Amino acid sequence: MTGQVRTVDGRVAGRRGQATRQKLLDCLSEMLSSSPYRDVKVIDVARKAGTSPATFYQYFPDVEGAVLEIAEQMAAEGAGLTELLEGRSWVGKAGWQTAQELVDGFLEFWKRNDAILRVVDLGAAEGDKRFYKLRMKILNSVNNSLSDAVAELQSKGKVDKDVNPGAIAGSLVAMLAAVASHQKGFTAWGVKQAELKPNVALLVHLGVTGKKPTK
Amino acid sequence: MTGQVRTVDGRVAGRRGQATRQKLLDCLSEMLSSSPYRDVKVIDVARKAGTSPATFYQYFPDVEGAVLEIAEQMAAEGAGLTELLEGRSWVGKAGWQTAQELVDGFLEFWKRNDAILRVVDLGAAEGDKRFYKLRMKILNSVNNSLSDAVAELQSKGKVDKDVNPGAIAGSLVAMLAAVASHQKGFTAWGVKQAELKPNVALLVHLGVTGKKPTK
DNA sequence: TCGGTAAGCTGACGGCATGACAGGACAAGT
DNA sequence: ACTTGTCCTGTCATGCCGTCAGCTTACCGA
Repeated sequence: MTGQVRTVDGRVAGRRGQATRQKLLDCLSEMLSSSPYRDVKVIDVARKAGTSPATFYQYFPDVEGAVLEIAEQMAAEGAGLTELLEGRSWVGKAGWQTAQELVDGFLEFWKRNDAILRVVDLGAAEGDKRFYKLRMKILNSVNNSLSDAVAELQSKGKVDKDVNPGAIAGSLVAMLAAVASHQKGFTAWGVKQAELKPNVALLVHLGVTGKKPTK
Repeated sequence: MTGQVRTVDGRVAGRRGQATRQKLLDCLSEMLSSSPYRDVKVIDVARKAGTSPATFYQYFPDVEGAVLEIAEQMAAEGAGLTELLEGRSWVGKAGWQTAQELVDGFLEFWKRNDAILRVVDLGAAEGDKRFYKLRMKILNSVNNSLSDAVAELQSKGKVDKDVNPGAIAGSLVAMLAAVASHQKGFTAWGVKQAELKPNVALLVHLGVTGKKPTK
């Protein structure tokens, strides 16, 4: 699938080249965590990586391009989120546990990658196709699983006919993402971390099944 | 509350000054709608406003500072969102209508101000206090109203004791904001605008009351 | 061992944005 | 007309951007 890694001017990158390339990505990643996106400069990233700006431009067209690269790497990891839902039940006590574990796993994933996800979210909101395709890629696993779960319950008559599984799943995923990236905002609102999770899980359960969980 | 409008170097702005200041803000606003936040340059804003960069720096410390100003103006307007919930009932058919109108009004508001809200969201996610205080200010009206509604239903025994009204309200508001700013993403996911709203309204209703709406 | 070739890196440069200042234009009152 | 304070801009030093030519390094086949 992934062809060879190439420089901007078309050369194939060897071992050493890939190393510096990766180092630049790592430094950019750190940079994004520590300073606002708008203020991240190529020269700072290069300095941090112990190299020169020119080297940066050899591997990436610009900062945005490098961010896309990082996000791409993360998207692969994000596919692992499917495990949170694969083969899980949404009925009875098991359903409540499924919801809880989904929230837990999702929030953890988001926290671990918050810096890049912030930027991806921004790019997507700004209407950049590359970014919202990436966002889709990251969220697809969870979204599809949720959508399937709703559709299945619907086919069994446990959920109203006029519910749109895709819309519900998408909204719930959007909620999870938003809650994850504004966790600090919640504490400022007087809601503690520990209290937040079960309540979000409750909302997820309600959304998927239409019923309160049996705990 | 708002003292006199002042320039960066402390002078009070007169009529003419306020006009150019406002013009700069308007142009910045437009700029934010048409190009990515990262690429908005002072010089472009100034050119668009038919003035020079130096003038911009007379009224604002930097782009961020000007954005905060715009957001502040919008926050005032955002307080009007309270009307969507003031004195509304969450019981029976009226409850369903309340949910629908809330979703409608909120999405409309967000769409109207999406460019600035995007930036505010980013700033808040990046942990900038000024931005997440502003975000709180904007969302407070809706958040508090929702929180009160849940708390009231709870006191009547219609909602479980272990529900945290603040957490529920915050999560729902976060969902609304996220859905609003990623509406395009939904259509890319095969969910149409028209289908989205009622499903989000359903989630809101479920979240607040714990029950399916009677339509 | 020894070129040859491609990969890898950087110094340097024109171009542009930033942010500061001093001075000129302008409006309003006297 | 003169004064005063507001308002705007030309200009400048600084620093980042993005590119290129050219140097160094690693690999490979003869």
